[in-house]
Amino acid sequence: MLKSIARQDQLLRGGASWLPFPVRRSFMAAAHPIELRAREVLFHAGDSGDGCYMLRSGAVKASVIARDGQERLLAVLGPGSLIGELALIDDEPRSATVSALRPARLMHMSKAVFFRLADENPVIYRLALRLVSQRLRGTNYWVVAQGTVTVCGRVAKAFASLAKGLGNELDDGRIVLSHRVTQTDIAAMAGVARENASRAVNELLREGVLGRAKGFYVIEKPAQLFDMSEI
Amino acid sequence: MLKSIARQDQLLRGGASWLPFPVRRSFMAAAHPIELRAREVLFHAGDSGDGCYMLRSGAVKASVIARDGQERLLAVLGPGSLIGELALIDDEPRSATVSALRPARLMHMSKAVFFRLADENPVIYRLALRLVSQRLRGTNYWVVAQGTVTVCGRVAKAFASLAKGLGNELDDGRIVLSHRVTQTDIAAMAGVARENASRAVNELLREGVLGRAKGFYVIEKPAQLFDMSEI
DNA sequence: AATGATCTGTGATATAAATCACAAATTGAA
DNA sequence: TTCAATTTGTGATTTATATCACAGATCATT
Repeated sequence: MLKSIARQDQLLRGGASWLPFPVRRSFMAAAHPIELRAREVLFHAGDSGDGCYMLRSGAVKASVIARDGQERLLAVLGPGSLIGELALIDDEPRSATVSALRPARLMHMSKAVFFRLADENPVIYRLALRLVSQRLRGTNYWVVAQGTVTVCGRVAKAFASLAKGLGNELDDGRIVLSHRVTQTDIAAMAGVARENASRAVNELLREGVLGRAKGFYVIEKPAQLFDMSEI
Repeated sequence: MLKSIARQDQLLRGGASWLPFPVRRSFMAAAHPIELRAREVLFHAGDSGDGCYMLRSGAVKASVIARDGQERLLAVLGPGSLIGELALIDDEPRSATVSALRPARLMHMSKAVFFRLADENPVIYRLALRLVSQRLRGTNYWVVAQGTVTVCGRVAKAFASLAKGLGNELDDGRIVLSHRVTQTDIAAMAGVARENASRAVNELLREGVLGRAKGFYVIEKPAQLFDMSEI
């Protein structure tokens, strides 16, 4: 039995904030800025890519298109997130397509610079390892959840994931998603049909776990939501 | 569309062999040996764990037990595999239970020693990063496959995964699994019901993609099998 | 404010996969 | 070799989810 995702969530938060300040400074100095318009693609799955990106503002999604044309969302990411670190590390093609959900500003760092910085500053290696490990933990959860959890649980899990990437915690503990998310997106994250995502969302709304304020979803009871998405 | 898993497979092979010899030597010198009897558990999910292990001989499985008691196999690993690297890196509890499928010999390395060695030899960081990244790529595939691929494809994927962990490639390109695997195991890897795994396996046998030699499965047409498990 | 485009909700139906219920085959231990 | 335990195979049935077919709501743009 695995432990609470709430704990895991907490650890995954923070994005860039975990970078010690001096390291972050040299990181920024060595990287250069990129701007994306809404819907613009940063890179496609299969591209050979150099380096990684850090999201400074805006929101992006990482997705893959399956054989049958179905799009599956792997993550929705907010400011502070590191993007494209896999290809940076293992020289393989990009494993997913990343595109902007709304206008976004990023920093790009080339592979050569990354490894130069990291060799000077092994703490960067440790941080990168930690980041990738946590992502791996996350996808391991997904793999298991996928097979054992029902549609409603998977939708709850999608919201937990969205909260991680886009969530703004209010004083009273509720979490507002800082971006309009459609049920099609939720379905693509949960790996279920759009119509069934709709039914599940309504069930969560009815139960009061979830709320909706003028198009923006609000997680009213985070603890309960996280619990529902547990495997 | 993602690229051939065959390629990915090739990259994931090799286990410990990728360690440069001097590094490997100091690694071995700093680690100490452990023996497991068949079915013995190395660690349980949720344990707080120190350090990581390298499998020298035998075979182990990594699994998680879901809420409802269902066991889900994440991987079956053969000699050369690194085990328990997540908890090593991020200080979180073990994310899966690892147990021996047959008698196994491992080397254990404590966290302190690992980081001391790695700080002396940053190439170790690079190798660890690469390893974790490749595992992450693999589970990303699974997440997508899970939602888009049919039972037979998921079973094919399970065999592809087994081939990676336990496969012995023959001169003619066929791959023999060096361990007796039950259909229950295959079902637990594919995330499907045992009965349906049975039906899928028979379909693969009928198509000649798979063979069975006195209880051991043989992948007769690896290319075709890998293709079937593509997302 | 009008209007086309996109989302959302919800019944009815179809379908893949799980579950149930066994019998047959295989394995492994005495 | 025998016999219990495990594994495998396969039909029948049930169930969860996808799919289809829309109508209504909401959103963005002029």
